[in-house]
Amino acid sequence: MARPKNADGQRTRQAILDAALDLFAEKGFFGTSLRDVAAVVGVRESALYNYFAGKDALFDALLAAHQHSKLERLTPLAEGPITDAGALLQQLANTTLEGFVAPREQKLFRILMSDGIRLAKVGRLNLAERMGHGRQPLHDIMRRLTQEGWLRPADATVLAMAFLSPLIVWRQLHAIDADLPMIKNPRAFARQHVEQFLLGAAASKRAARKPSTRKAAPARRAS
Amino acid sequence: MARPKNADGQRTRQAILDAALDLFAEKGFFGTSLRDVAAVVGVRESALYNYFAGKDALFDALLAAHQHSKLERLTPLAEGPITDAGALLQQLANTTLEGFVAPREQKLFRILMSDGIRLAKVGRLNLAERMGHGRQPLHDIMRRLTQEGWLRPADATVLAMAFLSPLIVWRQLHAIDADLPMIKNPRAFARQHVEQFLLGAAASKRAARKPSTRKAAPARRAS
DNA sequence: ATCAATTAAATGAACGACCATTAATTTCTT
DNA sequence: AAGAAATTAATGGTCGTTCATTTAATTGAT
Repeated sequence: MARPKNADGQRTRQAILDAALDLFAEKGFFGTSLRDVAAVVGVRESALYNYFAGKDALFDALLAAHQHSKLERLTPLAEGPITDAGALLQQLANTTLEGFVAPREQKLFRILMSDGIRLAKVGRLNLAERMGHGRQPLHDIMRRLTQEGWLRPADATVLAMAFLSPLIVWRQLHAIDADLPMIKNPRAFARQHVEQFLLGAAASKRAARKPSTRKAAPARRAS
Repeated sequence: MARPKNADGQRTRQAILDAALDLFAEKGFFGTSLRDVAAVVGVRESALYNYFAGKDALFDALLAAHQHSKLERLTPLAEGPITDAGALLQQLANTTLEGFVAPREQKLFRILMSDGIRLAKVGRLNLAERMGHGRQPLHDIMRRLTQEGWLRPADATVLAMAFLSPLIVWRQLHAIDADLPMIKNPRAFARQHVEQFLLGAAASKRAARKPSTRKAAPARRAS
């Protein structure tokens, strides 16, 4: 009764996508019924079928609407000439972490984390490919930094893992418990992480075989 | 018709737990029906209620049966006196990665990853607490290594993140696509990872501010 | 050792509730 | 009037759970 005055259905189509993103993130794909989605939009569930062929298709469309990888957009950072590798990596870490806390990115990450494996065969969702797309640009950056002598010669895969993994784990911790101390300020964590990545953990140049001094080690920055 | 001859029901109780672990890992908690579980055991679904109060209780019992944290069992590694920090960390990384590929550990990890967030309020599942239990011993090890001068003075949290995160991400990659090159041999990855953790990535001691030599940097081990 | 009483274990049927999907119909806009 | 968009209604299916009943093993008294 009394259809409001929608005029263009594209508005409701977007509303459906928004509601689905929220509900899938909160209760999971399988825990969310189309009734729930329709209720948030303010519509009966059968109306959804005017816009999407079914639940799977809705999920697929949700992916299509957010298929921009943050990491890919970071590639241009390493396009020009490199004058300061430390600053470049710092900016890379900052932008990555800040992209991770963007609300939409968080919700989509949560959905892919929980339901991604089971839905791997639905539409355009290919998890391995998706992760590969994210890895490639970082590998290129690491390889270039190594070739130009900024980083010690090491396997680009290992370098990329060492650089990106703490950021990824940070994101997961953020998704589970946003009240952890290290989660509070991304900038501080990013700074310490890049420092650790570049300097390493060994106290002496001999890589922790035998301690030169028993208790000391030059306390340059005990952050 | 003709109840086999089971004698003790503890046998079937374990069979139910095993079937649930397999099915939950494969199709998810919400994607698995008690009918499926019962079918694997070779029993009607109503028989399950002789052993578990319901589906949630079954999941809870599954957790109780696997509540030993691999990481906690690694603590004794750092109990005695430390004669070689590098070797200690190497052993830590090896054992961790090898624990990660144990079949039961993998399945439980998969379940917790996908359904853990939605089931956080069921029984004894407290994700934050569970992750905290895993973190604490590693923090202690890092703090001790720092205090004894093996590692440079840095925040134990950052050190623990730098050391553990690549191992965790490695596990996740393993769960998604076990055919990736770096996934094939855990030992090789663990060795390179510990080397990277200790040495860091900077080519010179000046931490990648300005490259000393344009292309070179002492190529000690270009693995 | 035998046989009835007891108990553990599993069964089959039924329940109420949801779910995704489809079809026929109505309402609103242009 | 035409067509888009939403509605009501119904279909077929699955799920977790409950319950009364049946079957098989164990027990205990004789």
